[in-house]
Amino acid sequence: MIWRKEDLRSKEIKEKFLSFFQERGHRLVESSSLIPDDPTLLLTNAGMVQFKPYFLGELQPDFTRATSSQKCVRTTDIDKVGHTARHLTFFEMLGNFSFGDYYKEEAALWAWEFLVETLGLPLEHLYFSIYEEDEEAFQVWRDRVGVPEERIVRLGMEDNFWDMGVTGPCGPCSEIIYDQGPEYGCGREECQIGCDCDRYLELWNLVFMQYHRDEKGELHPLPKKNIDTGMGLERLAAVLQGCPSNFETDLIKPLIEGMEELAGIPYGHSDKRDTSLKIIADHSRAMAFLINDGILPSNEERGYILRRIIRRAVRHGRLLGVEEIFLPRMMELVIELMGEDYPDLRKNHAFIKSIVRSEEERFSQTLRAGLAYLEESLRDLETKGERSLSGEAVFHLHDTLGFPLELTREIALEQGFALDEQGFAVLMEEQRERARRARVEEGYSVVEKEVYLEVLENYGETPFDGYSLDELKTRVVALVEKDRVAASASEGEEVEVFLERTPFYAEMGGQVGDRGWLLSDKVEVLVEDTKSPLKGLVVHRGKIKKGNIEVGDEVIARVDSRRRDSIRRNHTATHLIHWALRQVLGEHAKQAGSLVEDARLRFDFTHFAPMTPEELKETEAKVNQLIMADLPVRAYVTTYEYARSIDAIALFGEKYEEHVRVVEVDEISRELCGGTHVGRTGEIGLCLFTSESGIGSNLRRIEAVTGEYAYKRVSGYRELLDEISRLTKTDEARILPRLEKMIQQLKAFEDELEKRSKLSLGEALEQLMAKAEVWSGDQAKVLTARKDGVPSVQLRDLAERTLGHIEPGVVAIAVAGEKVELVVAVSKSLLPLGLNAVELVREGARVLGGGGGGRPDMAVGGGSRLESVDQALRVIREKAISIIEGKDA
RNA sequence: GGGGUCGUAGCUCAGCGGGAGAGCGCUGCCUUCGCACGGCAGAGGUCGUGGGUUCAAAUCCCAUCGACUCCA
Repeated sequence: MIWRKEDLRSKEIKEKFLSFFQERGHRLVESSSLIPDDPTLLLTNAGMVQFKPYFLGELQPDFTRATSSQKCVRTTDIDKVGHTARHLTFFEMLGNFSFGDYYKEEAALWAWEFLVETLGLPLEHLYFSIYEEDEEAFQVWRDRVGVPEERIVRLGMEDNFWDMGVTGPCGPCSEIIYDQGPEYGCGREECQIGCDCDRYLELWNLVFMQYHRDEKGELHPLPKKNIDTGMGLERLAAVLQGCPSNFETDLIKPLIEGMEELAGIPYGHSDKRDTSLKIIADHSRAMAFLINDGILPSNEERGYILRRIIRRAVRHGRLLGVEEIFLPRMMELVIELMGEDYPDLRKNHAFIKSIVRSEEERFSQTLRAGLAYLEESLRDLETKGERSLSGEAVFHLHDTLGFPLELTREIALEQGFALDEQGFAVLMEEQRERARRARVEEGYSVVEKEVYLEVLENYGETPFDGYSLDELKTRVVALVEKDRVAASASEGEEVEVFLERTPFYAEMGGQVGDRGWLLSDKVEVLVEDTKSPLKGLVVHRGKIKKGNIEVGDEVIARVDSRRRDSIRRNHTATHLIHWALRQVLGEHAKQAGSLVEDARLRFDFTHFAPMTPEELKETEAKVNQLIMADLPVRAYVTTYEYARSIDAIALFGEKYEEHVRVVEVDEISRELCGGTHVGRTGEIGLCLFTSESGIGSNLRRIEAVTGEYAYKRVSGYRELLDEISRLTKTDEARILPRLEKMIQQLKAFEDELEKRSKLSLGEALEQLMAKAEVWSGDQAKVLTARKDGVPSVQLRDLAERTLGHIEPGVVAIAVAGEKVELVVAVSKSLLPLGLNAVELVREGARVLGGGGGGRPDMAVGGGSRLESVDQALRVIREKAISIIEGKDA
C-alpha cells in the first residue's frame, strides 16, 4: 500500500532538508559543477565529491559541518534506467557532512528526526541497515535513537562498507530503507532487504568515515572521523508524493507529459513505451545539465558520456515513432521545470538547445548510414541462404558506423536473422585490450621512477627561482647516469643533474622545459631538457661538453634566456587567446590542452564547429589589441579558496594544491598557472595565427607564433609576395586581378587546344595511314604503324578512328617517347574469330619489357625497350594474321 | 592515448589496376494556355593533397589533411 502524507513539492522538500541542517550549525554549500576538480573522476556522481579534499585532509575548510543539494550524473547503471523505479542518470543528492566534528550518534539522531518527526514518515515502513560488524551503529540506532531491534538489519561488506577506491578513507555505513510494500517487490520468496527489486528503497545512506586504508589493505583508525550522507531527492519525493517511481514525481512527470504530447503516446499503457518515455525524461535532464556545465558531445571522456546519453534518448524517441527532431523541445521543458533552481540553465538556454539539436541531427546521419549497411548485409545473407549476421559485421556496425548493438539486434530479428553476439563480444574485448595495452606505455619506467624517488628522499625538492631569475649560483646535489646514481661524470657523457636550487623551468602545464648551461671553472654542461619526474624534483638532462662534474660542485646555472623569452611570449599569448576565444565564440570555448614552445604555441579548446575566417580574424585582432595595449601581467601565490572566489580560470580535471599561483593580465584574464610569463603584454610584439583545425568532435586547435617567430613569418610573406609580383611582372596591388586574368586565359587556351587537337587527330590519322603497313585478307585487314608524339590520352581515340577506316580489322599503334606505349583495337565483329586485343597487346609489350591489358576490343600496354618498337609491332601483326588465317582455313 | 571507416559532378553515391559514371539537381530546346510529368540536348570533375610502385593509378602502398566512429 502506498502511504502518503500530503503533496509536498520537491522544492519544499529540498528547502526543509537544507534548513533543517542549517539550523543545526551546517554551512549551506552550493552545488558544485558536474565537472569535478578531481582528475580521478569523470563526473560529479555524489554529494561528497566537492568535499573530498577535506575528507582526505588535503585542504582545511573554514567550517566543520556542511549541507548541500548536489546535482549528480551517474551512468554506471544507465541500462537500468527506465526499467526500475529508482535508477536515474541525473539526480539531486541531499547531504549533510561532518569534517571531524559530530559522528554516528548525531548523524543517526538527525536522520531519524528529519524523516520521522519533520516529514512524518511512518516507522512501520522504515528499516535501518548496518554493517554487520558495526556494533557501535547498532547501539546508536537501538539505544540512542530508539529503533526497535527487529527493524535493524545487518548486511555485509558488499552493501554497507564504503570506500573511495583501493586506498584512502573508508568506513562502515548505515542505510535507511523505505519498504514500499510487497506489491513493488519481485515476488520471490527470498526477497528481502538488499534485494535488487524495487520493494526496499535505499533512501538515505549515512557513511561513517573512520578508517584509512593503506596500500597493504590494512585499516587504521582516523584521528578525525567524518560523516558523509546522501539522500536522493527524487526518491524522497517519490515516497512523500506517494509515487510508484521517481518518474511520477513533480521533478520528472512534466517531462514525461511533454514527451507524451510530442509522441502522441499516452503513459501507462505499455511497459515498453513507458520505458522509452522514462528514459527520454531522465536523459533530457542529464544532457541539459551536462551541457550547462560546459560539456560538449565528443568521442572521448565526459563528452562521450554526454553523447551516449543524447543518442540513447534519440533512439528511444524513434522507438516511440517520433521521426523529427524533438530533443530541443525537451530542453525547453527541462529549463522551464528547473530554471528557477538553476538560473544558469535559463542563461544558456539557446546554447543548450543548439548543441542538442546538432547532436541529434548528426546521430540521424549515423543511423542512416548504419541502416544502409545493415540492410545490404542482410540482403547478401538472404541470397547466400544464411540466417546469421557475423560478429564482424555487427562489430563493424558498432565500431565504425556507431550503430547501436540493440538496434542491429532488433532489426535483424525483425527480418528473421540471428546475430553472432559472441563473436561481437570477442572483437569488443580485443578492442578494449588494445586500448588498455596502449595506456600502460606512458610515463616513466619503474627503474627511472625508483632512482628519482631515491634522489628525492635524500635531497628533497628542488626550489625553483626561475620566475625572477635566468641565472644563479648553485650546487650539484646529485647526478644520475644511465638510470643510476653517480658521484661524478665526465666529458662527452649524457648526464642528469640535480641542483640545490634552479632557474630552469621543468616541463609542466604544457610549457616545455628550459634549455641552457651549467658552468664552472672545470665543467660545461649543455642542458637539453628539464623535466619533473616527481612532484617538486627537477632533473636537468644534458651532455657534458667540457671537463668533469662531481656531486658538490658549485656551478652557475644559466637558462638560455633568448629561448626562455620566446616561451614567455607564447605562454602569455596563450592566455590572451583563451580570453579572446571566449569573447568571440562564447563561454563554452574552454581550454582543453595546450603546448607552449619557443617557436610556436598550440591551443586546444572546446567548440562545436570549425571557426569561420571572420571569427579567426576577430580573435586574432583581439589578441593583438591586448598586446598593443601593453597591459601589465601579474603573478602571485594565494590559496585555492581565494583563487576560486575571484573566478580564476582553473582547468577542470587538474588537481590543485592548497596554494596556487594565479597569473593575471591586467583586469582581463585570470588563470591558475605555474608557467613563466612576460611582464607586460607589449613584449609579445605580435601574435599570428598559423592554423585552425579539428582534433576530434567539438575540439578545435589553434596554432600561433609570436615575437621574433611572428616577425620572421611576416617577413617571409613579404619575400613571397615580392617573388610573386616579380614572376607575374606586376606590382603587389595588382597581383590578384593579374592572376585571375592569367587563369582565365589558361582555361581559354586549354579549350582551344582541345578543339585543335581534335582537328589534328585527323591530320595524325592521315600521316599514320600514309606510313602504315596494311595486310589485307579476305575477311579483315591488319594495320600496324608507329606514330610518335601522340599524347596518351588521344592514343585510344586515334586507334578507334583508324579502325573505322579499315573495318573490319585490327589496328596496332606504337608511340615511342621516354617509354613505349602500345594500343591495339579489334573490330567487335572479329571477336568470334578468337582475336583478342588484350592478348595481342601483351605479346607486343613482352617484347618491350612491359605488360598491358584492357578489354577484348581495346587494350593498351607498353614497355621501356625503345629499340624494339618495330619488332613489337611485327609480333602483333604476325599473331593477328595467323589467327585470321587460321580461322580462314 | 589506441584502433576502424570514408574523402569521385552542386547533392547522394557506384566504380576499386587498363574507356570517370548513375540518380537527383542545374541550363537550353520539344511537349503544354501555364505548371508538374515526359522527351531531347548540354554544362559541370586537380577522383582531398603530396610522394611511391607499374608500360598504365580514381583504383595498390606510404605520408598528410579533413569528416565520421568505437575503445580507454
